[in-house]
Amino acid sequence: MTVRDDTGVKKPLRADAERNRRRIVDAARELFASRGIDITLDDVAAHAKVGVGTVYRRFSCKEELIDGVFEQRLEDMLACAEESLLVEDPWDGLVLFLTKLFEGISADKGLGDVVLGTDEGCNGIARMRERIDPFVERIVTRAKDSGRLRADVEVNDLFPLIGMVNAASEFMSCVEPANWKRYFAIVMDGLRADSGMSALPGRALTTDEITAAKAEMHRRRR
Amino acid sequence: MTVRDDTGVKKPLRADAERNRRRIVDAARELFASRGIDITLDDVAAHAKVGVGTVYRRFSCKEELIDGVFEQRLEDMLACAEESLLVEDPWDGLVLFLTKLFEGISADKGLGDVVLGTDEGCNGIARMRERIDPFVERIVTRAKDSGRLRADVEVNDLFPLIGMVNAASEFMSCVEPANWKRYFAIVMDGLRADSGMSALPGRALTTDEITAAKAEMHRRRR
DNA sequence: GCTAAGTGGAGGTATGTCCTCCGCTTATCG
DNA sequence: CGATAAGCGGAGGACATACCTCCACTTAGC
Repeated sequence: MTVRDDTGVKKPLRADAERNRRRIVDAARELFASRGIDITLDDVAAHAKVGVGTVYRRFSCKEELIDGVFEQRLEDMLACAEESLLVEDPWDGLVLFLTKLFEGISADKGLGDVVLGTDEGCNGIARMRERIDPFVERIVTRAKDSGRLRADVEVNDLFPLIGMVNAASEFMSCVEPANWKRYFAIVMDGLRADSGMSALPGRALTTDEITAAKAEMHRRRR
Repeated sequence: MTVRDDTGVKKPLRADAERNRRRIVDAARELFASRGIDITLDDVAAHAKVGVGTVYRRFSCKEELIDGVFEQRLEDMLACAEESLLVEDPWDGLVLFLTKLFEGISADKGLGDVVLGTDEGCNGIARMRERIDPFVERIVTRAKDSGRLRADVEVNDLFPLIGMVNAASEFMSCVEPANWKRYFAIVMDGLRADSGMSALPGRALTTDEITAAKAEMHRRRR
């Protein structure tokens, strides 16, 4: 890790400082996983057993820490999306992708927060999302074209659907953490082409509407 | 409305006080509907255009106000549950009940909070829930027995499922409030007996586990 | 052993919720 | 009408978080 001084030149951290930075990131990773993204840098400091000042010196805001911790996780997700496109059966590809996603979320509450939340301030995450989205689009359209995913579902339906299963997952996490599979199965059964007795009512939101709804959610949560 | 003095005898409120009490309840109803149950009594006071003192004199805690506002709404829900049992087709009865529920929730965020939250401190609501539950149980088992609701679903699956659709509803409420129907439709399609390609994984939580999970949710939310 | 880099954590600022208190107003009744 | 108890408003105290800064002290590294 390096620090940018005022000339813009990078300068290596002193060994002990680098060690502390590691501990902070590790502590943050653990805390994000168990308690989600809404933890304070003070919490992280306590968990890493360093002073708050040390945390703030290294990470000027929580967003930097989030970027640092989750960029890799999203990189994994991207790889998984690519992989899912290679699965012969497009439906199985979709199921694989979503299954991996929920396995990740169920093991790491922070990942759910990142995937479903806004990424204002988190440039790394925003960039990763932009790279992942096209793959998701292809996973969904491929499944639709194959005739196994019902034709009246849109890519943008995926976001609320993920949010729904995430809600169930979160609800049960403290009692039966793997049970999201049950509600995921119900939703997937409802998404099969042969499920729909009649066309879906309403419409998928536009991408802009999803962004707006996310922002509104975020605003309310505080 | 009456007040209980220290001898336990009820005493009528002065006319202006009774008028104010009405305004407070009305204000609370509106605020609960638009912003959910997590509002402060100070908010209610401002919205009712009375001083905070007046609110606290009448309602010693928020729970009393919640009871006052939502007991009637749950009474309606009970009536709807009874009605749903009279529908000839048991599946249609289930759909009717849930549709009415979500229509209510979508018009009144507070109702969602009440239905899905704990009711510690809200005795009126707890009592109503106890009266409603047996009807819900009968609605579900009847639908299962009819062979239209998949056999591997349990009554206790309903709670997380309601939470899921509620999550979608809440997410989109500010953009397209009636769009919960879309995701409700997907879930219902997944619940049809002819939907399941294979048995559902996992298990329904026990009633105690649901209570525990609700409590944990509640604890975290703060 | 000197010095710049790094540290800890007390404590200031800001925000928000809950609730009380008391000087003032007003309904009600004789 | 005038007396009086009931009711009112809302400033502000008590408390809880969250965020972040500052500086006296410690330590790595030459």
